[in-house]
Amino acid sequence: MSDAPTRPRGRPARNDRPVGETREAILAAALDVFSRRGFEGASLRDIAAAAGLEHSLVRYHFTDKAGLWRAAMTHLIALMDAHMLEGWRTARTLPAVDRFAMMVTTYVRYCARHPEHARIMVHETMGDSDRVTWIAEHIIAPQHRNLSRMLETLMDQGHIPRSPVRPLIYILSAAAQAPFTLAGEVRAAYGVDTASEAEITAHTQALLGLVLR
Amino acid sequence: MSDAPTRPRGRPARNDRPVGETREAILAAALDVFSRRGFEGASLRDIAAAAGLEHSLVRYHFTDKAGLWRAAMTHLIALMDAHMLEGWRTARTLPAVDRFAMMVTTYVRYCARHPEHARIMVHETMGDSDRVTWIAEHIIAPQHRNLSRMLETLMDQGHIPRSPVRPLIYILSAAAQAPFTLAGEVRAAYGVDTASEAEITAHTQALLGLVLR
DNA sequence: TCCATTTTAGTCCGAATGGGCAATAATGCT
DNA sequence: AGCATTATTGCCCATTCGGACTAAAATGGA
Repeated sequence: MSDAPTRPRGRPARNDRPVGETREAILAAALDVFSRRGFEGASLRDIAAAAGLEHSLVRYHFTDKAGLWRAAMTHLIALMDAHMLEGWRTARTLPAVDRFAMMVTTYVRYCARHPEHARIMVHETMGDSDRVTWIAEHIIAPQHRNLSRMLETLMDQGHIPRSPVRPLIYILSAAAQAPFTLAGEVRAAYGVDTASEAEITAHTQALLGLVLR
Repeated sequence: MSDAPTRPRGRPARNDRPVGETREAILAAALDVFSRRGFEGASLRDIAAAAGLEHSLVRYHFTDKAGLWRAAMTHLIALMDAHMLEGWRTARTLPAVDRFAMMVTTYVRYCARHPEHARIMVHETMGDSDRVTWIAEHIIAPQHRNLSRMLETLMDQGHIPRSPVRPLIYILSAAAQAPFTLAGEVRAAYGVDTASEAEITAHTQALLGLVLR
């Protein structure tokens, strides 16, 4: 096995990627592949290939598959915070109902732009892996704290029927995510692209029309 | 329903499982594993082990991994039809609003008892595999046909705000499924078992209270 | 009784997986 | 200029995967 035209071992092709971008590219690819295949189903080689790299490079940057998963989740939280903050800036001065409507609108748009998010939640929320605990603590808890405060206010003001908060939170979040999480189903069943601007506003209208009346 | 003496043919399993049960056991295991790992992530060996068998036996009964998947889906549809039919029998004579409430109640209970269903939808509804097409045709289309008829009636009678039907369908289905699809998340974040009787009725109440008012 | 059929287990294979590791090119510090 | 660090590739490993194939055990029909 000696003779082959042994190509140089080291670091040959440094194509055009600016150095700092590699990590980011891997994280984006990881979110995509993890959301489509789940943790066990996702392969480091697929993720690397999606970013145009060799799989060992993923391990160099993130050590482990588990390490990559945690880094990708942290990245996802940052994306969500950045998106939601923008809506919050214009919403914070509004009266409670309009603030709620604004935040729902913002969240629906986030779901449309990052369907990976809800998909990963469904994937990882089973069994009793450490990943469920991590998600519950770092993503669910803060999110629900905000939402339940808003919902209590809306119930006090009589805009939505009084009801235990936790069921309501899950109803609203799932309703907001649905058409984007299931985008492939909608495409296959109706031939419609739910990520389009028209579909996003139609969905937002339907949801707000149902909840606030 | 096998009575004692007539053992069906074939080599007995090491664990002397009644022969007719093998297929059913594999299908149940397949639904469970497929829902937790997705199609690619699920291994025939895991499914076989969950049913207490060797992986070759799965291939004997269902030929292919794809064949097993289709058989499991057909089985799932039968389970759903059986469950929903029971609700429909008592609901069909009721006035539209109560019929709707009864069907929602029945569906929520189905989601609680078969969380695999919604999880599989999320898993398989991505990419453009043939499985998406199969699901859209065999599960989504008939389901939505029924639901949209009911919703149109409710809108005509002014019980829910007029709105395009498709967004509404996704809002309602996702809302009904959410706490059970995400059961692990709820357990990790709140320490609550959403499959319990109390949680099922609480969720049903919250959903109906939000939609019908 | 003997043989075809049915149902099970066991074995082997090529491909893919997560991980370990050495080689090497680029960069930056002194 | 020299050297440590960083970023990258290629290759190796044991394990597991889907699948193909074979062996065996039990039954029923001839």
